[in-house]
Amino acid sequence: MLAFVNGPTIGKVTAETTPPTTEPQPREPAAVEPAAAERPRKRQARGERRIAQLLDAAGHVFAESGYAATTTNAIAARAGVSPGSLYQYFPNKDAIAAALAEFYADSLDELLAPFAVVDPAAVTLEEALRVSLGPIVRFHRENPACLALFIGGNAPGHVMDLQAPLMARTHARIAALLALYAPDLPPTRLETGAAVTLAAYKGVLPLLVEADEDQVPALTRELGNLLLGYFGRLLQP
Amino acid sequence: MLAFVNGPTIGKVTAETTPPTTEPQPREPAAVEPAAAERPRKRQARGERRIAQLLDAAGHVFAESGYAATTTNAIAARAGVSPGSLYQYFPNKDAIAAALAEFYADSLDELLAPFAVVDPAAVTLEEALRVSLGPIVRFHRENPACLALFIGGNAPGHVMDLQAPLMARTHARIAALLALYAPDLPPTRLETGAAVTLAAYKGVLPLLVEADEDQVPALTRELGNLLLGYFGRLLQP
DNA sequence: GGAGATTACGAGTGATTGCTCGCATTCGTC
DNA sequence: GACGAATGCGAGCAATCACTCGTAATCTCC
Repeated sequence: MLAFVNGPTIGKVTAETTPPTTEPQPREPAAVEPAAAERPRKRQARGERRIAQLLDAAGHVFAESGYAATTTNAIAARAGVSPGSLYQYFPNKDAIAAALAEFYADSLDELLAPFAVVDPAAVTLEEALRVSLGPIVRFHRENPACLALFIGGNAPGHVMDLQAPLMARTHARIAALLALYAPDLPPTRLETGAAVTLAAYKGVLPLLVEADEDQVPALTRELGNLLLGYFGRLLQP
Repeated sequence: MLAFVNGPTIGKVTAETTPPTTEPQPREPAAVEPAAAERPRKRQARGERRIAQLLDAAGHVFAESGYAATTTNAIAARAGVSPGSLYQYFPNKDAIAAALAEFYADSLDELLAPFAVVDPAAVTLEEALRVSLGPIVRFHRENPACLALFIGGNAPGHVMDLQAPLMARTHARIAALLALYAPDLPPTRLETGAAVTLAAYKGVLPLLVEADEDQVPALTRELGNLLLGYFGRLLQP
């Protein structure tokens, strides 16, 4: 189900999601192995599998109930594991959501990357959208917890730490794309336009995630139409 | 602040928001009293004022923290009232949200009503939107808890009971409007189009609620552009 | 096969929170 | 002013839930 259960991402899942308590020291070294504090904690294959099970279960439960209503015991039960085992791999509930969110943010960055290298002379906006929207939609349908954590506003601190920059990057990407295809647009309007585009896009995604499979192509096309229609209006009057 | 603190709506606030648990069988006839159950419970002016205070406070706290993270004690404290007093007027936390939601749903129904009587021969879609969007935006900015309860997905049962029909009515209104201005649109596409329109609209509203006051006119105009651009695309190809 | 680490368990703990209860105060009405 | 009803209080109850701890099974590597 969850595509990421096997992958290099998993390795650093528990690396340093710990501190809800602030750490006065250099607050960066997620995977850096800073000085001497963190023992590498050799993980057995069984442990890696458990982490994957737990994250997969968490994805399902978060998607069904949202972050706040999800209990750690429910995640453990769904993964077929005792609560104590869950806390062997994650320091707290936040860390579970943060591990998922990190994977989601990385995946979305990758899925949105194509927009950065579009050549307006060779490719129309319509073509670029038609190509890129499909995979994005598929990703969200395969990982519904992504919307549950990122869109459903009141996420915990560590998730917001990932979501806010992701949104900022996406906004910047849209703004850059707009600037490329509409060089004459005043900067103020470009910013506003990017914000509205992003908001509308985020609004329609839940529709696509909840829809029946056979409606997805039509809905994806309509999402493209929505964005293209707005872009058209941004250029003309 | 909250416009509804004085109004006829308040009267039935506590009328029957009680049962979260479904009662299929006459499980315990102790409290049955079927016909003559409801004593009118004469309310003093002081009580009405307290209800208004409590709902106003609840609106603020819900908007700030969302439903789940809001504690009844926080609402009571913000209203300058003890927890016990709160529970004199509302049977439980759900009922507070439901009372707010009922007012919100009624208000939105009223604000969306103009779309039902539009004459496509006399008024363009653009004009209709320009006129109606302003008040809707203003309402949401004055009542941010409306979005917090209705958009932020995981609301309690009684709120959903009001939200789902409201969304259905809004969807139907959009579909009717589309059918009016685009009589040739196939029914399937019309439904999809209405759903996408509603989703995009819901997506952009939070942007308008959080924006600075001076950006509101421009953003409102862009929301109109978004919808009009999509409508244009629905008609042409 | 044995030492040491990792994995697994699940009842229990402490904090939070929705909500209650007994009692005091104020209001409306005569 | 007196009586009942409505209002008001806030300590405390009961349930939930994130998280811990002591202990036992299982793995890795020699």
